[in-house]
Amino acid sequence: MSVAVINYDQPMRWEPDSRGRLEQAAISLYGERGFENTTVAEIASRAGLTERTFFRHFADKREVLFAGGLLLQELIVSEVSGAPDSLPPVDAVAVGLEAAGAAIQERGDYPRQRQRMIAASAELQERELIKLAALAARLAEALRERGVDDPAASLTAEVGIAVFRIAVERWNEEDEPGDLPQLIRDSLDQLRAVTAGR
Amino acid sequence: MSVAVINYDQPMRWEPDSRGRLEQAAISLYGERGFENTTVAEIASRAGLTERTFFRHFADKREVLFAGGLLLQELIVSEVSGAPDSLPPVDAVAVGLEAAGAAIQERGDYPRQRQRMIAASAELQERELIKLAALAARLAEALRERGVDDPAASLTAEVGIAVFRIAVERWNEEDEPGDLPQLIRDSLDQLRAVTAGR
DNA sequence: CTGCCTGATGTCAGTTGCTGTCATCAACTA
DNA sequence: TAGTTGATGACAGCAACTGACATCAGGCAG
Repeated sequence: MSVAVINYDQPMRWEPDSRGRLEQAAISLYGERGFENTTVAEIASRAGLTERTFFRHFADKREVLFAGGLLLQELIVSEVSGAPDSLPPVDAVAVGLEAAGAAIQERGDYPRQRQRMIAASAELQERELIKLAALAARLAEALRERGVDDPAASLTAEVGIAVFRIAVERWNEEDEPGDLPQLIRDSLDQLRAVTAGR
Repeated sequence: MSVAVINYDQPMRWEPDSRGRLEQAAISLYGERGFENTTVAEIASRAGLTERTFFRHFADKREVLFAGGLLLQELIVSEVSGAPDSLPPVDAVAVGLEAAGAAIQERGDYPRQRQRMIAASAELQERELIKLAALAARLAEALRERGVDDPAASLTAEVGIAVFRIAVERWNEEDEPGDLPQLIRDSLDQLRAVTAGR
């Protein structure tokens, strides 16, 4: 087994953390001129790399903004799996989503900037939606592992995501960022009120 | 006011219904080789037209499969708007979605083929999702016009779409196509059971 | 110490989706 | 009969992506 050694004195072949530099470059350019008005060549150039290298790190131009989503997904799923068995499915999902909300809030300004970028581009919205759909699928799986049967599991997951979406949307529209987990709880209550058969 | 006259004898400059021919060509090619493996040039060629003309009729390669969606959207919205005022929001939405389900069912095999194509391509799924999101937005608007306040309106619309998605998905997975409106009703009942906070 | 190997990057050529611009010309209109 | 219009073609060009091969610092085996 070998140990990674970082050499601080001798010149390396390349500057380190090219992926991180690409991410930074992309986000700042998207912020400056908008997503559609920046080319991958420009991103690569600002990062001191080539276009080809960009595509080695990110599947496509949009993916830069969604690379971090996996961690959030894992957080949510682990929270759902770890929730007490006594908790009904919707509430288990709520636990996961609130944890995600809290995590998002801790990241400062970036999530809201990012959300505004997405709102400004149909292409990015499409990507966001399919990521959320994937999350819903993972959520449904987690519910099935809790013993929830399948029509109910998918439905609960999908509806949970809908609640989450609306809460995040409202959170983004606020002038001053409010309490996201609280917004999620509120939305879920609203949902209950709305579906409660008359 | 002028009357459209169709000349059956004299040669026209172009074969009629180029848009329809493009649509047919695209759908059959997508079915034969899959969406990703067919180029717009091939579609245009099969339709006896040029690539440029394809893009005059359809905003992009995917849009061919979603062109008809507008009518369905209008159907749903008009059903919701026309539902008795006494009906609670969720049920008004249900009326619209069931009508859509019935309309889809009447179209024979095509909707299920189309759905299978979409399921086979991430790109198409993205488009599908954003179309459904647009539908949810229109639905929410229709609810607001019924006097439903906004957090509830968006939530109801979004959740209605989630129910619809799941029902259609299950319908597509069946060997023999079952009763879609019924599936929608069932899914909604499931939802009620699931959200009924104990 | 030497020489091979590996992995991250560069280079380059090519495909495809999509757009702008201008030309064409049958059918309609005045 | 002359002018206009609208659907199409022709063509050039950009940007997103992909495949194939070259490069070479750093690590590793001997």
